[in-house]
Amino acid sequence: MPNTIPFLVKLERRQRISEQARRAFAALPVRRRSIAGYRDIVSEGDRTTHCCMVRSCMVSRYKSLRNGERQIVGFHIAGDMVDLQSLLMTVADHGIRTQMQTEVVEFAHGDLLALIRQFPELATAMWFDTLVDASISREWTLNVGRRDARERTAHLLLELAQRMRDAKLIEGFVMTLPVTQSDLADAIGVSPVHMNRSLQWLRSQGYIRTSGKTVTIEKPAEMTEFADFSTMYLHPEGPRPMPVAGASPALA
Amino acid sequence: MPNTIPFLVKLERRQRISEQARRAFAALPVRRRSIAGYRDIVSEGDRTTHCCMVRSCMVSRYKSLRNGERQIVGFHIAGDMVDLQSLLMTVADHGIRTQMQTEVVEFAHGDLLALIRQFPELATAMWFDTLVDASISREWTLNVGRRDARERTAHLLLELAQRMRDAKLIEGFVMTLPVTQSDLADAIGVSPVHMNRSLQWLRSQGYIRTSGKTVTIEKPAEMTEFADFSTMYLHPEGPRPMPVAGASPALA
DNA sequence: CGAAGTTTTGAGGACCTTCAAAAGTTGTGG
DNA sequence: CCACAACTTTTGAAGGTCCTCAAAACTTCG
Repeated sequence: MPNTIPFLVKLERRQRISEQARRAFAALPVRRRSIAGYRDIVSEGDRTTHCCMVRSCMVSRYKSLRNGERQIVGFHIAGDMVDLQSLLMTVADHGIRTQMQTEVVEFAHGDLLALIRQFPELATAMWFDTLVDASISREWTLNVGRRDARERTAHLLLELAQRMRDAKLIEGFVMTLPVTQSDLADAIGVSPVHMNRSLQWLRSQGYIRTSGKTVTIEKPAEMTEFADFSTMYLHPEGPRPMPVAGASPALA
Repeated sequence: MPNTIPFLVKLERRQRISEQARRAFAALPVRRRSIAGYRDIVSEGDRTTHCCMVRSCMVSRYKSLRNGERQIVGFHIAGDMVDLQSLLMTVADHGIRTQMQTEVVEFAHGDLLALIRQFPELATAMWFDTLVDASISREWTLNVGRRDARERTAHLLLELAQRMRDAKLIEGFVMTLPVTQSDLADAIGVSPVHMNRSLQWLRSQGYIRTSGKTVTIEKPAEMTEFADFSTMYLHPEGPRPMPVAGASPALA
């Protein structure tokens, strides 16, 4: 297995990908890079030439205010193609930043565009992937807009655990998050101090245990109930089954 | 012009659409419906068979909490294809609701899927449209997470005015919003009472004037400055220019 | 072992919420 | 065309969540 592409594995967990498409994807030229922590992969306003896949660690998507405050609008874990949207959008509306030293793989836009032109199944698979990102973004808006800090924190931790489990990065409910409490605060829209107090409360309830950057969710069921968390918005059902490639259009 | 499709007009403001694609789109069978106010077009969890284009008025996308609280995660105006994502996503992660009596046009999923299979240019145009929705959603997360109620309110009004202007629904800065202050409160994540006080403050500053459901933005420049509003996230630049259909793939 | 970053604690204050009621607006039927 | 009901907007007051500022305790890493 010379060229396993975690992102392709992710797509294949959702839908069948033809052998040809898989091989064409795996044959694309790539550039491997290792990026230090707290560095922008993409900055707001950038015009990029590549899409970036995370191989290790975690990156955050964020937007900034004039006064320097940041809102993290999403996290990406290993196997995610961050900034897949830059395939179609020439200018970045938000930044993407590493949390710590991160290994990434870059695909040229031109290569990916040619690939999806040749294999519509990959185009819809990628479109679906951006739709899941959009769904997560809506859930974050709900989270930030209508839940209090404790619920938001619990919800965020449950989402990350779920996604890491789906990606086979963890087995149970123990995860290592390469983030500070300030980062978590930026993700749920509270001050670092209040993030700290929210975590203390979750610990006091026995929902979580922390040790360094490792978070253990001790009572997944109770915490899911408390945070009103549901996996529905992650769309585990996958994309709509499509007529197989090469078949005639579904309807005349 | 027997069959002008506002959504198609919207797409064409962003990029060139071939004559064949345009005609195929216009030839699709549609079902016209008129829906009363405050009625769900799509409910959370629904499996739909159609995509819905708004012809008049305005609809809101929303998510609910157990306790009945709602968070509006986006508005759609005339010409928007709401729930375009349902083309690929079989189960709705959020509800879509009319604000008042609304005229809509329905396209069957099967028809649209066949259409985009035949015309990749339409597929990317629609993909881009869902990416703009996603970008708006991120901006809302920032809005709700990091701005205070006055700024949020101003930002929301500026976004709506901008989008209505882009869609040629209004000319200047006078718009009629088929929403109550409670709806606006649900959109920016505050209580109706505080929404009311935010609006009063915006009026007291001379930023806006209201009369019934009509809002006039009196000082667009100052209000844009105040709300830290920028059109960048609406992606006025449009999608990346693609090689013309039928040409060989961009790169070998 | 020291320096830098991160987490924790405390206290006062700002923003926003809730509850409750009054005032204003809209729509409907007599 | 008016009267009434239902809804929406506005006002006031008390209270809670979260913020800011500041400093101490704890970790991590060279």
